[in-house]
Amino acid sequence: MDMTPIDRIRSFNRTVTRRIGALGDDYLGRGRPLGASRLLFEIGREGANLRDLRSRLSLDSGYLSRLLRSLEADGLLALERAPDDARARRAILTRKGLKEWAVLDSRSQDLATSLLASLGDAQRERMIAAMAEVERFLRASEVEIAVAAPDGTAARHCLQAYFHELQQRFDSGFDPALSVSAAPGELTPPNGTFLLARLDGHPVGCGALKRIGRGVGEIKRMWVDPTARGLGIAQRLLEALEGEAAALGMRILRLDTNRSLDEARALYLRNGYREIPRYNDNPYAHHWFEKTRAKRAVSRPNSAKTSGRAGGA
Amino acid sequence: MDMTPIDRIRSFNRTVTRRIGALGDDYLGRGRPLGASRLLFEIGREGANLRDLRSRLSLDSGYLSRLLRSLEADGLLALERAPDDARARRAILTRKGLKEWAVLDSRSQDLATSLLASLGDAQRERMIAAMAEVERFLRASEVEIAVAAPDGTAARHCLQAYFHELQQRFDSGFDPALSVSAAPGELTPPNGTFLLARLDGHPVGCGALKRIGRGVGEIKRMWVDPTARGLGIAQRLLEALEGEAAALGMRILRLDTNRSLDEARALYLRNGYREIPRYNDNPYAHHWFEKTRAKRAVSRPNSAKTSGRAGGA
DNA sequence: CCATTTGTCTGACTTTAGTCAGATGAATGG
DNA sequence: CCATTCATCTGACTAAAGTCAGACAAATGG
Repeated sequence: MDMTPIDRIRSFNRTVTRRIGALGDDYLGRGRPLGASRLLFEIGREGANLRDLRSRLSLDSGYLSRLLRSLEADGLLALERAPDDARARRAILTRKGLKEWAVLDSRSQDLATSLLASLGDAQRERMIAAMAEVERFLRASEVEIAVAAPDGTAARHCLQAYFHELQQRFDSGFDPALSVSAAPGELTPPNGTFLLARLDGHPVGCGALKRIGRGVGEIKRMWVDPTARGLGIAQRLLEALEGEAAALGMRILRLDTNRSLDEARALYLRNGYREIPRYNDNPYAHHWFEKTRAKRAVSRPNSAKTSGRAGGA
Repeated sequence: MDMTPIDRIRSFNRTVTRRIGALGDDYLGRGRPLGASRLLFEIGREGANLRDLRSRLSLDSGYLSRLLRSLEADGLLALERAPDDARARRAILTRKGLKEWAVLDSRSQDLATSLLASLGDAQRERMIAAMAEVERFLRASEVEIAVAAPDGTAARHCLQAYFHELQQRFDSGFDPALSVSAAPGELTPPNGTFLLARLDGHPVGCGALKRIGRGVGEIKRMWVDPTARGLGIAQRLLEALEGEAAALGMRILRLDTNRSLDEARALYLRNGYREIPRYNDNPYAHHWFEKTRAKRAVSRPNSAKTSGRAGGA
């Protein structure tokens, strides 16, 4: 019974879609087409803007329009202009629609309940814990890392959270002004980069690169939202930063860190960073690390992989 | 972040169907309608009987017939008479069909791979483990317990496995002939019952009840397939047996068990069985238990949550 | 051998789902 | 104010999914 991870996922996939997907589809329904029920459910108690509905359910605008019409004809919802933008519209459930929504909601509860029904307490607990874990990791695999403006809204959000956390964790508190600089200009090419990790569009982590010498970069502002830790996001950010560093011609990467940040230290050590003597005057730093990029050991001409352009497609 | 189990499941449901369901649907596809691809995939390398396909994918026979026709027209499969039953037919993939199947198969691998792609080794391992666990429990909730003929095929399969296991586990080996009798006639109403636990139609456990006196029943043949242990099936069987016992007018339940069967002993103790002196001459027994049904007692109301099989679809 | 049941097919449908090319009116950025 | 862009709606489609009532031949159970 030893399965590869791939097999395991495929099997999981089958079981889950059969057990949940199948039920899930017809616990909705209620006489009206599935699409309409899903839409009704998605609108929710507070109502929703059509634009959001369109993107959340990825519906064609014409199709959405028609579905809404049919629900409207059944007296389940009303469409009104959005308060701020007269082009946009907003769907609100009527009293009848809310009732219908409640039915759908309770059905979805029944589905969940039926999964629990046949398990004992101990089993339930374990299943719930395992589900939470799977969900967490599935979400982790949705995290996207990309270059972003270090002074954008999302970036500022992360940095603020980052500073706030340092303040909490450092024995001495933390004042960005006393720390080593990392102004937006220093974190944009060609001087550096700023990377953001996003989940569902929301920022959940960041990391930056700042040039501090010829071929030497410094890693700064590494932070992951507490709710998203343990998912390997920091690792991915670090790898991405190293990639960016290479692109910016930095062969040596340095960084400093505070003694209270154990996870960070572990991360760097795990990734081949060696502790070195103090290289800056950051008052908050207790450890300094450095890593030199390997000399692309195989720059021999017969590594034709890159230039070869063998068979296409 | 404290969610009730129900919320947890619903959230899991959403995440998984969005992440896997959505991808899953279009990794198939390949130019032909989803239904046809699914069918092709389901037929598999060994081919399949139409009847099985119909039930596995729950398709209307007319619809299935049409889908098969279109795949046949594309030269992907051939239909042949089933060897044993000239009414039945069997779908077999042609060489071209197998090729197409392989493509679908590899796509489904890609899907799995993409879920792993962004995780580190440690995370992967944990996710896979959690998936295995969730899957296990989901399957557990598919187990159905029902009365069955003690001399049916499925029952004989279980009993054989049961005897075989006892033979392995008892220090003394095990010979059914030396043990206390439990002939089919003793395990059918009004003398007793035989319950089977099935998963996907396959037997995975059993338990029986035999009348041994006025208002006194004996629990026998409790067994759960090793691959399905830890899912609470024995617990459910026991509860179901107690229900049957009540229906058969047995107020006292007894049973014996061998010293090597620790899990069994734990199960009975957990369920309110008290150890009593030897009440039979079973040479394989070391412990004897008894439980008297409460007189419609006001046992704590919160024990009512067992296998309620809550609000069905 | 005959009445039934079983497994599959066929034809004639209806519903859902999904797409596309405009039309319309409101914002938006000079 | 004007050209664009945006958000939505409409009409005219097509394709896919699903349903139903027979028809037919093979098996099954007396």
